[in-house]
Amino acid sequence: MGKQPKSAISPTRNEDYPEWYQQVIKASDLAERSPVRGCMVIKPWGYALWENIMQAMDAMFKETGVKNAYFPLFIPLSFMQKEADHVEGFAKECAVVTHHRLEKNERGELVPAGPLAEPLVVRPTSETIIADALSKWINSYRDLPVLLNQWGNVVRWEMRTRIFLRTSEFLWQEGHTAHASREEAWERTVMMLDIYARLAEEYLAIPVLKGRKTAAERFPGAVDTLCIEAMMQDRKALQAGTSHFLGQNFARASEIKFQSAEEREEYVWTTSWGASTRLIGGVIMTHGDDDGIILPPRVASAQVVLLPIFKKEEERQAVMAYTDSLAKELKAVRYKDRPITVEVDPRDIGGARGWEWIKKGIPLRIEIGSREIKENAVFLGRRDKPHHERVSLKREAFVAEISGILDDIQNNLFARALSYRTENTVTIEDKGDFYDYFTPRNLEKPEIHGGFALSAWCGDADCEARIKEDLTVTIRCLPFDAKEPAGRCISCGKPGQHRAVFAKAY
RNA sequence: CGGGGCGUGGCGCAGCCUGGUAGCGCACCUGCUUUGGGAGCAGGGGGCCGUCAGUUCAAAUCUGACCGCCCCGACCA
Repeated sequence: MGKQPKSAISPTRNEDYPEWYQQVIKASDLAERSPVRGCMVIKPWGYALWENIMQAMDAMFKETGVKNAYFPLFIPLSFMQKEADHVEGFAKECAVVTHHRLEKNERGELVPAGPLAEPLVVRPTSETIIADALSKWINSYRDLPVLLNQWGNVVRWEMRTRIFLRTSEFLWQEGHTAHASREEAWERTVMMLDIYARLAEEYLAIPVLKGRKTAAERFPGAVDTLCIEAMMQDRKALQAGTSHFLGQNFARASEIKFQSAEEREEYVWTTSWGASTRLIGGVIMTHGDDDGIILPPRVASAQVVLLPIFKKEEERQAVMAYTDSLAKELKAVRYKDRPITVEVDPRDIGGARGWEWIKKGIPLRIEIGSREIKENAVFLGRRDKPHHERVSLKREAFVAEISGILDDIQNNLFARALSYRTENTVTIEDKGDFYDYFTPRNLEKPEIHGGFALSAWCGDADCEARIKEDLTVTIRCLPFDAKEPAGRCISCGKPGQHRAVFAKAY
């Protein structure tokens, strides 16, 4: 009593945001660090969230005609070398398998024996191996388009890792399509970006900006990279999904040719698009508060937890019966496109139980004791409201309204995130203001500062690079819906070509 | 790879300066009492103190090397 801190997570977001991120994940039971460098173990609570995200995305992909397939984890080194920019971009972060057998040495230690004839790269992405397959599958314009998606894991040996945001291995989906025309491929690139934006906004309650990457930020081997960018609560940007227009680059590299209706031999036009478990990091940093994470109802690992309370053994049976029947009743209700998921937690561990679920971010907590039985009611706590703000509802009313309550939370989370982004997005025309905006007052231990700056850019890569070097600020995207005219370049003062979103990024 | 911090039971830490073989809080287990809320009392289990080597009668404590982790930066979903 009284010795507990005011918030469940310490430090708070304002005290130390990176440390808060570590702590809030630990408390959430989503995942933990593994003994393998840079890799994470996704625990059941985290994996259920990922499954819901996958399910939502998968359904949207399939609606557009995409079919799932699976390609090998290993890519022959020679495949990686086919597209020059692609190798260049990924070479440094490739994990490579060079041996295939372990043997005991004289000291009894296991050592790799049997070197491979050709090293295998653990896929950092699958463009090259899929391109190789497409080159065999596609002969005629009648074979097009090919619309593929793969759910899997990839490995990128990053220098610095952060759980969910940048792990050496991560789970994702990568879509790969091939088309007969530039227009159709471009249309697909935009279509998939729209799906990511819908996923982020409608399911994850994360508002995103859609736009194009600059050449410096483009996917290696792409002609054009489109992205969605979200603002985290430390006002840094998180790239939450990308869709690439690959032109004919990979088609030329892997000889993906077809005969057109006009009887000409042509290269196909390809696209690729991906979103990863990084989205979970986005959910954590968009919605989490100083009491833990907050899961958006549409993708929450579970939506309601029932917490039976009984003082005496005599009450136990009645309370559990009421709880179980309510659980059954709730599971029969649908929220959006799936049945409501219910957890029952009968552990008799006092108030700690409620806090555990708050930290895990479950949208609704229902306490059930003899009082509820007597009044045929439920005692409801919402994760988007302060933990002490709980209300009693009639049982029938709750069951009838639960879908609406979940939707209300979903909408609240989105609205809250959107207003945070709006409050921290500014149009800046003056270079000095721009540098001030992105410079923390406390250089030793930077406070949360900056945000999204809408500023003009002349289009010169040098200006972009200078800003990155001076401030670690990058152009997150050239937004599709830029309202202001371009103005003068924030770096060199020459006439601007684009209105760009500048921010510090993950 | 550069800068900073740190490696002691599951988590957070003290002990290290002034060597003598391990302690606290939380968590965990048992019992009793409590109970609309992150309980109280009593008892209990769990650590050869990152690794290796050295100094010493004796090392968590001193010396050296190495390994790992976290934060900041470069690389990046």
